[in-house]
Amino acid sequence: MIIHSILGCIKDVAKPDKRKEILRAAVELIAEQGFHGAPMAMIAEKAGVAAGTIYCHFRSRDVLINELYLEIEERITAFLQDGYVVENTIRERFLHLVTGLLRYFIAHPLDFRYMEQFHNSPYGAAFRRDKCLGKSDNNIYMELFEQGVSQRVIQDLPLIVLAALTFGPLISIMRDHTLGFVTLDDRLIEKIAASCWEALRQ
Amino acid sequence: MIIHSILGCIKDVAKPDKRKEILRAAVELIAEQGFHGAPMAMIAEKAGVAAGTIYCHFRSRDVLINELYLEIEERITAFLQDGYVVENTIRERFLHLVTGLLRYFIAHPLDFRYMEQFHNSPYGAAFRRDKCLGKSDNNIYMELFEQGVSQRVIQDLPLIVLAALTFGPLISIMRDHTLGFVTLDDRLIEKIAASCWEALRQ
Amino acid sequence: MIIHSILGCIKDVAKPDKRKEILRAAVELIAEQGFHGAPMAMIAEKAGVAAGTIYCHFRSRDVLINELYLEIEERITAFLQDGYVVENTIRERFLHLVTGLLRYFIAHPLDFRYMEQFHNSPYGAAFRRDKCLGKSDNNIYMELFEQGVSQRVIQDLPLIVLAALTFGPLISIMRDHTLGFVTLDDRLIEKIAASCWEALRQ
Amino acid sequence: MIIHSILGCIKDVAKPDKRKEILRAAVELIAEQGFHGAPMAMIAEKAGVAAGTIYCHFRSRDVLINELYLEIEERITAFLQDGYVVENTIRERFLHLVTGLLRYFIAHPLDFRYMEQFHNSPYGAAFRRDKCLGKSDNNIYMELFEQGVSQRVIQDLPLIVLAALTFGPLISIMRDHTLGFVTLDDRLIEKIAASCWEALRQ
DNA sequence: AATGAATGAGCTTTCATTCAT
DNA sequence: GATGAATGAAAGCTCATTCAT
Repeated sequence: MIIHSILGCIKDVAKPDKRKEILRAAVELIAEQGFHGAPMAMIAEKAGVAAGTIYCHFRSRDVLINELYLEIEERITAFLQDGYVVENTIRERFLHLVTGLLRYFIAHPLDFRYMEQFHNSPYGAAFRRDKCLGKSDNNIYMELFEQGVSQRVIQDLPLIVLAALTFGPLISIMRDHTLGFVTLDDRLIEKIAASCWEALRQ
Repeated sequence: MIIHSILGCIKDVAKPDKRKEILRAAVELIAEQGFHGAPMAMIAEKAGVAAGTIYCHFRSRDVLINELYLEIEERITAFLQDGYVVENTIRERFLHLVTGLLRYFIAHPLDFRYMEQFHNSPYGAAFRRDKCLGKSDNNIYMELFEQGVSQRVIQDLPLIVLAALTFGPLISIMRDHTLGFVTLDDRLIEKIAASCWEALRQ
Repeated sequence: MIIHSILGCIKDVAKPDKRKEILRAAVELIAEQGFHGAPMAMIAEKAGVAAGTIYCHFRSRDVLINELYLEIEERITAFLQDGYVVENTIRERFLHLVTGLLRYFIAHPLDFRYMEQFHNSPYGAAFRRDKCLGKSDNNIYMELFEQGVSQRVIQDLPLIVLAALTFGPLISIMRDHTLGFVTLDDRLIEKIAASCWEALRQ
Repeated sequence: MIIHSILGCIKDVAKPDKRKEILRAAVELIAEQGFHGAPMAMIAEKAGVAAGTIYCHFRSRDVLINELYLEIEERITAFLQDGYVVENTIRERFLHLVTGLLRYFIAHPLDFRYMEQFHNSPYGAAFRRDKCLGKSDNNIYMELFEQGVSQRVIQDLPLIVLAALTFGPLISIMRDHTLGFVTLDDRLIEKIAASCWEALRQ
C-alpha cells in the first residue's frame, strides 16, 4: 500500500497525462507530415504509450482528430478574447482580432499547420457540414461583422463573404510564413490587418 | 473504303480516348472525395478501364496526379489570357484576372476542388518546393503586381503578400460557393473583385 | 497459482511462437517451390497466421529471407564445430567437415534446398557482395585450407579454387540426392569425401 | 511484285531475324538480371520488337526460356565435340572436355550465367524431371564415364556422382570467375582440370 | 487503465498474355 | 507476321483496430 502510493507520487511527477501526450504527439506529427504521415502507431510511439492505449482515450482515429481540432479552436478563442474590448470601435476590434490571430499562429505554428490539414481534408469537410446544419456559429467574428454591417461601417455583403475577405488572406500569408517565404514582423502584421480592413469597409 | 470511314466515324464517337477518360475520372473522384477517396482501382472503374490500363498512360499515381494538376493549370492560364489587354490600367487588368478566375472556377467546380486538394497535400508541397527552387514563376499575376507596385498604384508589400491578399479571399469564397454556402452571381463577383482591389491599392 | 502454472504448461505446448512458425513455413515453401512459389500470403497461411503478422516479426520480405539464411548458416556451423578436433591432421579435419556437411544436409534437406535457392538469387548475390567487401570470412573451412597449403599437404591454388573443388561436388551431389537420383549412405559419403580430398591434396 | 522482292532483299539485309534478336536480348537480360529482371516487355524492347511479336515466335515465356536453354546446350555440345578424338585415352578426353567447357564459358560468360539461372529455377527443376523420366541422357560425358569405369581407370561410383565430381567444381569456379573473384588463365584451367581428374581416377 | 501482438482489408504496382488493327 | 494498348490477377506492404493479458 505504501509502496503503491509512493509509486503513485513518482508517477504523478513522471507521467505527464497520457491523454495530453497523445494529443501533443498527434498535432506534431499531423502538422509536420499530414494525416498520411501520422499513423496511430507512430503517434503512440511519439507519445510514449502503447498503440492500444490511444483507444482508451479516444474511441477512434476520427474522434482523436476532431477532438484535437476542438481543443485548438478553444485555445485560439481564449487567446483572442483576451484584450478584446467590446467598447472599442468596430475597426479597432477587427484589427485586434486579425493581428491576434496572426500572432497566435506565429507563436504556435504547429496549431496553424494542424488547422490547415484539418480544414483541407474529409474531416474538415464533414465538420463544416455538421456546423452548417447546426448553424450554431456563435462566433466572435461573426458578431463583429454583423454589427459592422448594421452600423454601415462594413460593406453589406453576406457574412460568409466578409469572413472570406478576412481569413482568406491570413491563411495564405500564414502558410507562406510557415514555409519561410515571408517573415512576418509586427509592422507587416499591422499592414496586412489594415489591408484586410480596407477590403471590408464601406 | 466506305466501311472503313464508317468505322472511323463510329470510333470517333465511341472511342473515348482512355487517357482522357482516366484524367476525367481522377479529377471527379479526387475533387469529390479527396486523394484518400480515389484509389487507383476506383479511378479505373469510373474511367471504364482496367486497373492496369492507367499504368499504360501514367508511370505512377504520383505522375497521374501531377499531370492532372498541370493540365488544369494550363486550362486556367489559357482562359485568363483570353481578353487580357496589356494596354488596360493595372486596376482593369486586375479585375479581369480576379473575376476571370472566379468565373472559371464557377464553371468548372471540379477543377477548383482538385486544385485545392492538390495544394493541400504532399503533392502540392513538393510542387511548391520545386517551383521555389526553380524560381521561374513567370506568372501573369506576379508581373501585374510588380508593375502596380512600381507605378505606385499598389501598396509596396512583398509580392507574396499581395498574392495572399488576392487569392486568399478567392479561394475561401470559392470553397463556400462549391459547398453551397453562398451563390456567386455576376454582381457579387464584381463586388468581391473590387474589395480585393481595395486591399491592394495604395 | 496452480491454474496459472497449468495454463503455462498448456501454453508451452500450444503456443507455437509465431516467429518460428513463419520461419518454418518460409523454408518449407521456398525450399520446395523457390522464391516465386512462396508469396507472403502463402507463407502466412502455412504458418497459420494473418498476412500482416509476418510484418510484426520481419520488416520486409527481404529481411525475412536474409534472416532465415543466417539462422540456417548458424545451425550448420554449430553442427560442424561439434566434434571438430583442432589437433587432428588436415586430412582428418577435412573429412570431418565434408562428411559432416553432407550428413547435415541429408538430415535437413529443406535447409539444403533453401541454401541453394538463396545462393542462386539476387539475395545470394547481394549477400556475397557484402561479404566480399567486409572480407571477414572467418570461415572454418578457409582456415583449414590455409593451413593445408602452408603445410604443403594441399595444392597451392587460390583459396577460392580450393573451396570450389570442395563444395562444388557436394552441392551437385546433394541436389541429386534431394531429387532422388542417388541415395547417399555412409559408405558413399565417405567415398565422395575421399574423392574431394584427392582433388585437393598435393 | 518487283517492289515486293526488292523490299524482301532489303529486309533480308536490314532485318536481323527477329527470332534471333529476341533470343539474344533474352540471354543478355536473364544472364545479367535473372528471370525476375527480364520481363517480356523488356526483352521485347531490347530486341527492338513489339511485346506481342515475341508470341509470334514462342508460344509463351516458358517456351522461350526452354528453347533458349536448348540452343545454348547445342552450341556447347558442338564446341566440345570439335577436337574430341575418340581414340585418345580416357584421361586425355576427359581433360579435353573439362578444359573445353571452361574455355567455352569464359568466352561466353552470358551463356554461363544463363545456364546457371536456368538450372537454379523452377525451369531447371522441371527440365531435369522430364529428362529423368525420358532417361535419354545420351551425353558425351556419360559415355566417357562409363568407359572409364569399365576400363577401371575411373572409380566405380554411380555415374551421377562422377558427374557431380566433375561439374560441381567447374560451375563453382566459373561463378567465381564471372564475379571477378578469380581470373582463370590457361595454367589455372589445366590445374583445375587435373584436380578434377584426381577426384575421379582410381 | 495500459499493453502490444495480431489481424485482414485495402492499397499501389507489375507483368504475361491477348487481340484488333 | 508485327504491333502495342489493354487486361486483370496477383504481389508486397500498411495500418486502424481489437483483445487477451
